[in-house]
Amino acid sequence: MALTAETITDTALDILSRYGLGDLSMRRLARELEVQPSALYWHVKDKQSLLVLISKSLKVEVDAACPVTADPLAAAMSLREVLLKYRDGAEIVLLGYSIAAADVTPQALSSERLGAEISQGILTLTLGAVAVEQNRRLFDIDPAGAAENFAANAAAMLAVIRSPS
Amino acid sequence: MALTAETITDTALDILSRYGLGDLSMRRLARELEVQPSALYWHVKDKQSLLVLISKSLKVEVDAACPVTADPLAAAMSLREVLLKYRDGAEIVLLGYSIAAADVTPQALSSERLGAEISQGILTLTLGAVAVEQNRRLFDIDPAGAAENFAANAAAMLAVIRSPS
DNA sequence: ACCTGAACACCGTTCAAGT
DNA sequence: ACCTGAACACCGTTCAAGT
Repeated sequence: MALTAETITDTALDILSRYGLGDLSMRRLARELEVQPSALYWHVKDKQSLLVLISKSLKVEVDAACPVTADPLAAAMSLREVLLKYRDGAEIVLLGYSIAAADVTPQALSSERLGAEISQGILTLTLGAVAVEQNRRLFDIDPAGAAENFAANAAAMLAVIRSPS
Repeated sequence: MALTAETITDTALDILSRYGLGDLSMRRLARELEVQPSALYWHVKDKQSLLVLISKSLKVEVDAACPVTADPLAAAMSLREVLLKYRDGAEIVLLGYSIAAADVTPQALSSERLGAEISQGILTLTLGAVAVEQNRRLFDIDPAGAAENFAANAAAMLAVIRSPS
């Protein structure tokens, strides 16, 4: 496998879904790719920028499942599903969204569609809720009713759209 | 200063508000307290449990400013303020809330007062929004209108209380 | 252009041993 | 009971040197 930013990201995604963020080190990544750790730094600025690349990749995955015109609540649920696929997805995308919001926000939840305020609201709610949910799974705490709970709260926040103040 | 779980927590809080989570290592903490790193482990199980202690301490701080009967939106704003005081407060409390929700939730936002669903909704929204805001401050990205934005979204979610479905 | 090898400055945690 | 000292198994990142 030719070493590129893409192959590095893909391998990272693989480690992430299998073992989680705790096992995603630059050294571990290098071992998996059978290169020296330092080799990674020719293709990727640092670990943080790799996490942003990962965040962008998850956005693309959500977009593939959600057209621009998708119902915002359905889009938020899709985002949640994708975040859950990658063990610590929410924590990573929280970082990615902080640094490069526009590149990480799913098209169906963009500020162009929902307005900056609600777009940010639904993103931060989703990232916060799923981050907590993923932490709980990690510690074997039962995240009882997580999906329904999240759906209800997201719906409440989105209700403003159909009845603006 | 006698080494106890409390003095360790207080020193951690001090490092946190001055330098942030990146500088809060067990080794750094030990240096500040003028003991060997291993000494900390007699008083505290591990770093994670220290972060939970910190989270509980922030809850107490919010409770001191917000009576049980405080307006939920005002309480959420107070929580935000306290989280902002400690550079990476949101990230830490996100962890603490995941592990020990009841011990970390401010009394004015408890599930007893608001119901489990809304309590969790407002907590995860606050933690997500402030975590993003703190990351942005860290990277010198202007968190434009963060307070008003957050207030509007929190209000939308809390609006369900006065008009339940 | 792309990668290796070695180094630097760190981590969290454990545990025998001291007092 | 409480702490030291040393060790273990890691980190992210840089940089000269190789091809």
